[in-house]
Amino acid sequence: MMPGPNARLATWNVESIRARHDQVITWVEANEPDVLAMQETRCGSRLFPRKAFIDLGYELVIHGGESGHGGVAFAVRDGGECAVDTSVRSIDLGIPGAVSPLDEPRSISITWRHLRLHSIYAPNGQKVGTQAHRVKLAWFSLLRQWLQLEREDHPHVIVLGDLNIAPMDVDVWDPRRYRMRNLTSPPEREAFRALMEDGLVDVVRHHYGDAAAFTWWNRRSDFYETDRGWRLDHVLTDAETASLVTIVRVDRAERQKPNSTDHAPVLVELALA
DNA sequence: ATGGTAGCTGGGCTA
Repeated sequence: MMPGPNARLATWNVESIRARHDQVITWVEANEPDVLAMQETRCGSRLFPRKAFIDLGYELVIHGGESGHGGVAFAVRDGGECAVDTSVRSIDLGIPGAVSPLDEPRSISITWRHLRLHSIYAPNGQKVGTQAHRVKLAWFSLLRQWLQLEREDHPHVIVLGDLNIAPMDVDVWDPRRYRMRNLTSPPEREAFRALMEDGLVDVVRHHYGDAAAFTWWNRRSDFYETDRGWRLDHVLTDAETASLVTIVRVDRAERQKPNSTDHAPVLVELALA
């Protein structure tokens, strides 16, 4: 339980923590992340299955409603008696001041060690041209402002989550077919690029180079079996933190398990002093 | 451009 110089952080859209409890706990036991950001937990703290996380030494921060969709959480490993303070501080559930329809439970922000961490679940957007798609773009505008404001107080930041945007052509199995569609449309990619312009680094893309790193495969039909995927789950950091990243792994083997969530977890390791 | 499935709910929405 001693956090060494290396920190392991992961993000995973679990698509209902109640339905995926055993898969997630098994993965956590095997990979021992210091921090796991979860999305699409689909329940609030009342129904969240906490026990196995607590028994493994994790503290939970939960933000979810009773609507049965959305929802995010953090599981943070207890640092025990070590000298480094690994407590969770300054918790923000959602984006402060957000009003309907931008106030759904889609983010948690915490301070951990010297880092400001965000677990983010962006609106899906459904289809270009719909109200849901316009809400998605408005939500990204709000997220950008929130992250800008946060960085004034916390220069070291890691955004972990399902942003529901495949930012580049290499991030979609058939880029020409999907260029003008939900998850890949120009205004969505512009919203993603705006976060980069604010100084965030796409560390998964950086480490995979030009190779595909899909994190989501539609569960309908044989999209996984035929590797027709999208890269929707992201880890974005400030430049200095990006320089500390030693390992990036999309654990796509999780996706092929029976009754799996439709997303693969993404794991990063940082060399922290 | 479409269809295909899954979870939460108790019909239809979200994804």
